[in-house]
Amino acid sequence: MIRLSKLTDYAVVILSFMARDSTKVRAAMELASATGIALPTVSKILKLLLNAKVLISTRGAKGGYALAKAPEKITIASVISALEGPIALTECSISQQGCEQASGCEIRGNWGLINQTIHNALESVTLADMNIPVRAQNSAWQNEILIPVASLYR
Amino acid sequence: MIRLSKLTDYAVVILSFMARDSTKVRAAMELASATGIALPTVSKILKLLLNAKVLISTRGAKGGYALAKAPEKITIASVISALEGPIALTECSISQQGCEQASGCEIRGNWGLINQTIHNALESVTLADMNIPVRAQNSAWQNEILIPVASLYR
DNA sequence: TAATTGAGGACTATTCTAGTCCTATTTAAC
DNA sequence: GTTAAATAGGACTAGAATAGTCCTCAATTA
Repeated sequence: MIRLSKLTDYAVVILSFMARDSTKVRAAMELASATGIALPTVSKILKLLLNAKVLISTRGAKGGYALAKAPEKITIASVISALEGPIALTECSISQQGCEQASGCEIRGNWGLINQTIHNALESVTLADMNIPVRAQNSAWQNEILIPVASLYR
Repeated sequence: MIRLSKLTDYAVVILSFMARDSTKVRAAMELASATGIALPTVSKILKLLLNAKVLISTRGAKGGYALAKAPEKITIASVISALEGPIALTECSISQQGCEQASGCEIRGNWGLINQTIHNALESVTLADMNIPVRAQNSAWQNEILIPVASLYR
């Protein structure tokens, strides 16, 4: 399974909650009780999102966190990279240092295609999308997806 | 970063090597020295791929492993799920047990959209694609990608 | 029957992740 | 001005997951 860390999952939950009233400033404490996630953990996540400029913060009494942009402009890709760094499936796709395998390394570049596809997918979904209830959309939307990566070669 | 385990990465390297002469039967030992991956590790990976029916095996002297299908028919998705189980980003997307968060769980279904998109991306790339040298394709192919997940809602 | 090779599983060490906690800094309200 | 309410930033710990190794059994061929 391709894994996303729990923290990232929590982050999306927290942000989705914030997106419901997207201009409101909320204290870490408030977010913790609203989402059921422990305060220190929420705090840690908020700091990461702050560094990535997904959130803005106000210190002091009555301070708290708020979304830095409209929910429609916050992509899932940006949330993931805030918590986990660059989006890529393999080590080699990130670090430029050549890998040590004796052969098979021509493959590396091709991972890039896959990474890019996944990145595009995550870039196309925003926080605003996450709050919309799921409808009977599954059969329809699958057919609309069009990813001609492989077909480029043929 | 969305992570794929090292074993999965190795698996793709091994399979790509095998795909170059796709009907040949190769011993684990041979694959280990060809790829530079330690024999016990190669062995472990081959067993997983065998269970997932990506490979077929022959026991005994002159035995070894071979691809169960043509490289064009072995998708990256099938390789990943052979080594890591079902492809999904979050725990909840796999296990049906309701999550314990106090709120925010309407989100779950929406992860499904993202998971499906990624799955489709991985399904569209095969072993055969991985062996083709990377060309000056980046500018062109990015524009061809079309993932209207978000647009479905608008 | 001996040599070669896979099958299956147990086991260990290390790395990574999740989660907690402490102290300093900033701001608002009284 | 002082106190209380918040964030900022980092250090730290326990637990889980991963990578990797090893051992014994089964099957096939020469």
